Amino acid sequence: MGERFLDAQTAEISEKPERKQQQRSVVTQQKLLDAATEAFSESGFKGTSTRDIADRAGVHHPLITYHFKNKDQLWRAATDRIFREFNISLVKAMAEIPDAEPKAKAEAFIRTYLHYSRSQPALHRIILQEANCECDRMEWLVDNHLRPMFDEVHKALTKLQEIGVAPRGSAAMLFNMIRVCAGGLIALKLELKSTSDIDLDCDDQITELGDLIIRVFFPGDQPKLN
Amino acid sequence: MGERFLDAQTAEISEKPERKQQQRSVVTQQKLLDAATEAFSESGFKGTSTRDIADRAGVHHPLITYHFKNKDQLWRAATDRIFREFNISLVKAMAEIPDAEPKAKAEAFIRTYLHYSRSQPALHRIILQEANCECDRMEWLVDNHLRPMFDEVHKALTKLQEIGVAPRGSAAMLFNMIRVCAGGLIALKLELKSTSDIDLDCDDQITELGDLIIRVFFPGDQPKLN
DNA sequence: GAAAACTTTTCCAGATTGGACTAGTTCAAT
DNA sequence: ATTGAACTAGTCCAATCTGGAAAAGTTTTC
Repeated sequence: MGERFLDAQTAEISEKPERKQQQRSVVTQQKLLDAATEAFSESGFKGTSTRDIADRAGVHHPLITYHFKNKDQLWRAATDRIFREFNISLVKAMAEIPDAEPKAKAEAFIRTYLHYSRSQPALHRIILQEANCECDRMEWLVDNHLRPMFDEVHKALTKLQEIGVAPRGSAAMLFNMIRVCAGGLIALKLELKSTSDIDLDCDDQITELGDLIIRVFFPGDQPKLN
Repeated sequence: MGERFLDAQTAEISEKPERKQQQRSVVTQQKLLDAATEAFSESGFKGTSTRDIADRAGVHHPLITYHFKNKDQLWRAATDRIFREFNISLVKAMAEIPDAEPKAKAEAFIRTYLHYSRSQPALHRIILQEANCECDRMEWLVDNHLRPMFDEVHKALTKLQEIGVAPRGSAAMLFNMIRVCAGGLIALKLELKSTSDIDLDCDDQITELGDLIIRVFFPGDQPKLN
């Protein structure tokens, strides 16, 4: 029996990797992860049934049990993938900016966050869905992804405050303000289309939002008054 | 049979208001509205069952059918109450500020939004829950509450930009950024407690957040550099 | 060709879903 | 105080969803 479930956290080494995983199973898992990500971020964990997910993925529902053991593990695997993927984009983007330019690094962070969120709004939505109650999933999310990211960015932001680029005040609050201005607005994109004539599916407007966030939150060290 | 359901939108006059509503039914309705608000904002419309709501309210679940016809109407009634209540707070707060002080008006808006959101986080959470799909409820919310508010605030914000208090750029984006910095952060308060040591249930921190939002978004016209 | 990896199909028993219905209780108006 | 409407309690329903099991089929690896 297929006892090799995707373990989101630790890549445990099986004692006997007798046969390699087949390509079609990778495809099935990807389809399920995509569908799960979409469904969970739309309707939350409780509001999503495993049949919903299987239907979206165009796959028979017992395959969830086969590949992911249960709904909870599927949620973890889907969420983990999103955050890992984002982290990879982020690391790559940051690597291109020299450490000597902290403001450019902040800008890169914001633009990466915006672009990734646009292609994958679940990045912010999943957090919002789980932030409503103190459950195991929230705890897992905080420990595995949110706190590590926060710690990293918090340091960088404090530095920006010291050199007068970022406004004074609680760096923690500032970071979270920036975060919701990017991810939170994208999570609301359907509403913004109706109320505010803002289309965050459109490249220009994403760029404009990025510009605005940077100008508002990092007013220091700008080339004159524009 | 009790055919007088709460009509959220238009207070239609019944032909024969023969008997007045009994006090106990008002209590039941309030309990149900409170419970519904909480449940819907936590788990979304789909993720909330009428039994959940009735249990939270400490009431038998068929009373939902009796008082509100169905789950959908209950959602509308609960949401409508929140937005109306907020609007009342807002109008009251704004009335105290003279029109000649637009920046003070903006500050009052932000602080009112923050304080109301703290006592009733559903104000923002309900929007987030419904912003994930184009459904009737979102449309209703936009038409009845969100667009009217947006139009109002948009005008005021444009004015603030003209006098150099608010930053240049899309007023629509700016407004929504401010909105998520207030409501969106409060919606994330459980997460912020874990990741960032921010406790938005605490008066001081709400005030601090308000100060920060005002300082970041309305940097103009300040007393010197402090 | 054999066995493992994977998929399909079909079940299950228990719980939950929104909602309908009746019978009973409480209350306001007369 | 009695009458009938307003309200509540308690039961029931058909439909669906739940995690999970099992058996039989197909594809891939060895």
